[in-house]
Amino acid sequence: MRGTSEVAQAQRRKNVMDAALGLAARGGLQGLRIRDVVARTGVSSATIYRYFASKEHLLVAALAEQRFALGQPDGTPPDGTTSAERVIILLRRPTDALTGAPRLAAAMLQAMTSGEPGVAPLLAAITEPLVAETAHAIRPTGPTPADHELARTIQRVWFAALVGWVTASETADSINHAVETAAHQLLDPNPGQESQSTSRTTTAPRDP
Amino acid sequence: MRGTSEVAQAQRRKNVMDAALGLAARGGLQGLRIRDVVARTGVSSATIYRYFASKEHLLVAALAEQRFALGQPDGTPPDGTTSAERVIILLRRPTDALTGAPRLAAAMLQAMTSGEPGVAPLLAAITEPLVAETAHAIRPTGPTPADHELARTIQRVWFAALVGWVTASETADSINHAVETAAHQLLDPNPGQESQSTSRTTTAPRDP
DNA sequence: GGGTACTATAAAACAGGTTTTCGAGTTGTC
DNA sequence: GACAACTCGAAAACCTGTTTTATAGTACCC
Repeated sequence: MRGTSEVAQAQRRKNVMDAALGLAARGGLQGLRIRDVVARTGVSSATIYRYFASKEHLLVAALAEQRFALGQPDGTPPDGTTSAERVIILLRRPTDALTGAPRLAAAMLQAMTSGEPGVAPLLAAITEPLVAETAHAIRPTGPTPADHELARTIQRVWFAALVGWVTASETADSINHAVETAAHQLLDPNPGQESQSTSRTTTAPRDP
Repeated sequence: MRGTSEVAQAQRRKNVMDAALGLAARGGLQGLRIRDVVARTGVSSATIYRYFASKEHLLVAALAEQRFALGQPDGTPPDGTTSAERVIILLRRPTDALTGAPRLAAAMLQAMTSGEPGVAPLLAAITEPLVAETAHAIRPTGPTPADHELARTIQRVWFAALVGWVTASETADSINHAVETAAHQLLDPNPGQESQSTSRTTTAPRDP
């Protein structure tokens, strides 16, 4: 590389991403102002835009790089006797991480759905590991393709619940409720009894 | 009302919303420029902002007012022998409506997740009727509370699939795939045989 | 008809993201 | 050391959403 040192460049990059995370954590996507990033890091806006295509891209890149959404995926297989339980336990951690930093979570979701240039390639990096872990939680002995499909469906429910929480200002608890409901619906072999806080009600045959 | 006629006001409002829809259909949320709305309608920006809190609010209001996302909910109960089939058929119509107008669909989803002032109250108006119809498709004889929960889960899957389509530039077919998969996972009583185009694979007991 | 209370318009102003321009540094090569 | 190729920073410019200000217009009430 010519013109500057690679380490200095990496350092600048990291400083910019750190500042972005800090600002977004305080004020959401709105509070993440490029001017402030410039002020905090001494990196000029022209340079920032050489690294990142948009401020959304900057934020998502920062999140992807520190695996924020995953809430430290320590790889420990969650305990729990049923797949539903394990899935619920697994997702509780990232859910708490997100609801614990509401502005950052909102900023992240807005950035992810903004359609801004640069974000699309990073989405898989954030989403896919969690899908894989979910599949593993469903069947610790080695998930089948069908388990992966189930995991993906659960991920979608989780994502939609997060969006609902951010936009429609639902309670953070509604996320867990949505995940628990879906996990039971998808994974419980024989419904009929109350379990967890899920509002599972009387069941009747669905196809008369 | 004082200062202006109610009908003139309603006319202005409608013109603005129509212009917004037209512009968003051509160029997405980016292509919906307030300046252009002003140029097309002769309504000043100050007036537009008296009616709508933000351009996202304007778009969502326009969509909500014409029930766009529902693809004309003619209320006809979908035919199909199983609940899964009926749900799949029901959602195909709005999915086609959205994928048929990709820029507008993208704009709609971005606006819905933007967190801008004004949009939140309108979301339910767009979402809830479709949930109700889905529940009705699950059990035409009168959905139970559990059916409503299933419908809501399916809605979440559908929504997440739409977002994935818009952001990660997946193929439009992936939306139908996601819905079909989820419908079978959630509603098919006895899995094991291939049906539809779903990639349902070999099944093994999940809780050893 | 005249006053009152609105509402709409036009134009300017403001804000923040993004781009451009230009001058200066920094690195690699000879 | 000198040149080439590249990167960075500072400042201005640009674009577009949003707000403000001043002015004009319209409906209701008397």
